[in-house]
Amino acid sequence: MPAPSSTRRPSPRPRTARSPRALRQSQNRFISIWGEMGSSWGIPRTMAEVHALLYIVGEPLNTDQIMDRLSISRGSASMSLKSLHDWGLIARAHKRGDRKEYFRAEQDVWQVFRIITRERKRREIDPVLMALHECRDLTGPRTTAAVRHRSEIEAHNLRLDEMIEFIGLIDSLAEQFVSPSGKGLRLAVGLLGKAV
Amino acid sequence: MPAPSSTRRPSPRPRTARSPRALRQSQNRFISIWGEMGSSWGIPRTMAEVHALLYIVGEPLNTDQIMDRLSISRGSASMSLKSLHDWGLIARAHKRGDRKEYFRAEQDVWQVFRIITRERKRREIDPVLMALHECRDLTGPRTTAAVRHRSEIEAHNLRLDEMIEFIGLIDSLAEQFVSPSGKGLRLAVGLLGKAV
DNA sequence: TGGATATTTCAAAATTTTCTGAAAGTACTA
DNA sequence: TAGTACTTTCAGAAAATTTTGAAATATCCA
Repeated sequence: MPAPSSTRRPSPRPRTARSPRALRQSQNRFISIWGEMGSSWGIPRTMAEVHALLYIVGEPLNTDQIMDRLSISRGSASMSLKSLHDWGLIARAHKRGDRKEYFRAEQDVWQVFRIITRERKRREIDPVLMALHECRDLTGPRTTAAVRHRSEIEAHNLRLDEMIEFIGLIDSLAEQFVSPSGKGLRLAVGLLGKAV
Repeated sequence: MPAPSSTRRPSPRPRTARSPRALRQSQNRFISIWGEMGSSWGIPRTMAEVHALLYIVGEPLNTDQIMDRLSISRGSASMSLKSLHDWGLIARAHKRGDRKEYFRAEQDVWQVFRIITRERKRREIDPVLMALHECRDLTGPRTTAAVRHRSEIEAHNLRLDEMIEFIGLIDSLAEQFVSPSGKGLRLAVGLLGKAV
């Protein structure tokens, strides 16, 4: 018989299975660290914590287990899970004879960071690059500036061009890393390692 | 005679010198883009905008000019300038016969990103790495786990170790980039370019 | 040193972001 | 098709972050 469904359970005895104390502590610590890191990265703390929990526990959990373990509301859990699923960091899973939905985190660390990079590139780098190009076009080669402003505008364009070039570089690095093989960054890393 | 000092000036006619319309528009656009980008990066929008203004204008400005151009308060300008100075992204400058302090932005784009990387590494990566090591120690080799938990803990440790390894890698990449010559990333970039 | 200008600080206000929880929605089962 | 279990949504509440602006502080010059 399932526990009475409610929005926030009183958690009479939350843990699913007894784990050694040290393991539990280490998991909790990891969850805090990851939550902290996420929020300095612009990812909501709770979303990062849900991800951390699923990653570090290694096996699928359902929404109630997540709510209990992290002391968060059902709405918050649902929204975080949705975002994580949209990103591709977690997958749905099911258990026989249990109608609840379970969630399992991607376990390959490289893949995890590839996904995060893909998402951040898409949301943060690409739009900036596009906007910078539009911005650059405002003072494009066909400028009608009076002669006395010519060099001022040229200096401005130079500054913009350098910025665009650099961010373009970062963008293509990210693209390399994100691409299926992900060969690019591995290669770079190997070489850099030797260069140290 | 200087304008009457006040906390927020009514800006009777703010601009210092007339610039062609397109230049001004392009500057404004750049400032918005950079502010947006900064805030998706965890850098206060206003701080990023002040930096963008100083970078794109290319010459030193004083606090009043910055306040007027960005429509921000004196306190906000002062705090942003302090942070930017702490980071090393701007330097103080002075003009003959003017008691006001002027600020000039670093103009080398690579150096700008090196500074930003250094700061973010220091504030975001290094503490995470240290915390992860502490976390890992909680279930270190000398674990007293009962036999039936042994493999559970080993799996946990594996997950932590992979995460630590990856973040350590990012950390050393950042270190390479930040280091005086900054040779590392340039090299990597060159090689990646060929690898595409 | 005194008076003026310039800068910094910080408590409170404004804004932005995130979370809650009850209601609405969906899907399964009998 | 009705009833139950489960999930999602979203308006409002709460929390976190950022900005303001006036007072305090520092600096300059005669």
